[in-house]
Amino acid sequence: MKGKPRDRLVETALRLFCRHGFHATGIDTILAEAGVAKMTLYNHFASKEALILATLRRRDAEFRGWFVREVESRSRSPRGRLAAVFDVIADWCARPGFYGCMFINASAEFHRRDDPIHVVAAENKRAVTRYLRSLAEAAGARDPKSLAEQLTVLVEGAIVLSHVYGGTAPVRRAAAAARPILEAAFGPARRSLRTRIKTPQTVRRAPRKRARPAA
Amino acid sequence: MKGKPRDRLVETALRLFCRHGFHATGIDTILAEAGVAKMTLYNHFASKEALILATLRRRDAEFRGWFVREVESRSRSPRGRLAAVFDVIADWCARPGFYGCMFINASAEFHRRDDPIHVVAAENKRAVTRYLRSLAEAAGARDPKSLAEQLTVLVEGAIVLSHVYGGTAPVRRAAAAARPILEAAFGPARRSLRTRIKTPQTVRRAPRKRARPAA
DNA sequence: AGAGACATACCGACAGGTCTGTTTATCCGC
DNA sequence: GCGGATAAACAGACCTGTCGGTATGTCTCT
Repeated sequence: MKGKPRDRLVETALRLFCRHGFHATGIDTILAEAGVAKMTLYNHFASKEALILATLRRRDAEFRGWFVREVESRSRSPRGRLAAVFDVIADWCARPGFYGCMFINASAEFHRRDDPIHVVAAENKRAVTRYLRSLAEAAGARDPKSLAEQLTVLVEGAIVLSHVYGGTAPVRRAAAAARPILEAAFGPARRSLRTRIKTPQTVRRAPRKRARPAA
Repeated sequence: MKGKPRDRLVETALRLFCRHGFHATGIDTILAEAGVAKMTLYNHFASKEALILATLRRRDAEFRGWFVREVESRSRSPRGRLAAVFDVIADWCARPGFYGCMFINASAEFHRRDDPIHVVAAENKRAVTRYLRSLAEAAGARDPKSLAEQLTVLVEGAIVLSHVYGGTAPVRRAAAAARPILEAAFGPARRSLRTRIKTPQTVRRAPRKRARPAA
């Protein structure tokens, strides 16, 4: 086994929680798969909930880092980056092991709004919106806050429906829906990205070598 | 206890599943709360999963019936009804006991796409889209299918974010995002509903006497 | 020597599900 | 209208497996 036990735990838990859900994944399964003793887990984490929180935070950092990198590698202009958001989401949803957004799933399983797990999940969504807002501001949108929140609604809807149905059709619908919104926020697009063309092939572009979050 | 045991079971399960989730709700809890013997449950349902499926189907019928009734009570024109969709969603999300969409939560907890529970949840989403499409067709939209799917993305995103954050702000954002989409599909709105006004008060209108789904 | 990871046995609680036996309600021939 | 048959719902003990979490003791690295 490579790496420190704590890291192995979080990585294994991340994978299993994504694949099977939080309640459905028992501690013993995680321990066996990570090759870690039970007492080692409880030396690092107070409880299963603490482990869940740690994996969510890890996933948050990992996902957002990846997301921002992806978006910013596809366009240099803030305006273009806003449009590219849906391409990145489409690539994500098209992955073979795509089991939906871990944070949405977490807030679905722990859906009391004051549950610490729910709170962490919400923080991820807020952070994504903040990022979109910073893009909108850089792009000179008329109302960056409103634009970012509207795009967030589209993104979340696209993720949920992609998960429920499979495939990336909902993401393309979201991209199509975003177009008039972006145009209203900026005036007509000067040069919009491949979101313009709606054939499926354009969504999954040439393979790119990039680190990708686990699910 | 009133009603047949089977109905009591489904109703109680519906309530508890909505409130605490599927995995987190044990059958003993359901039995105790419904006042039903264990063997009675297993005479009616083969397993807990069968009970979950039954509650989902019940919820599907109940919710869609309510939704259509609400939408159609708010406007007589198909165009107006499409705009009213977000008002109905806002009212729903503003309920005190709102714990998100049961079907989204179900597909989050049982997220293998071939899981029977996931399949039933997906069917609900498809049915809602079909309804929106029928409205779009009746309203003479340019591309009813596309319009319905775009609106569905907005609706799902609004529901998820309302659940994650609490409050109906995301629904208002979704309604705002829908406006240019609807205008593009029909030409400028002739008379749009209260979605036009964005102050919070307008979303929660005067209390109305109507059957409402449990959560 | 001491810290940390190891393995394993163990704990009470509860999961979903089965079995037994009793009570209650419904229906039918009389 | 009534008595008995039949089916359904009842209560509750019981099963195996697993849950999250603890305790004990050994081994392996600095």
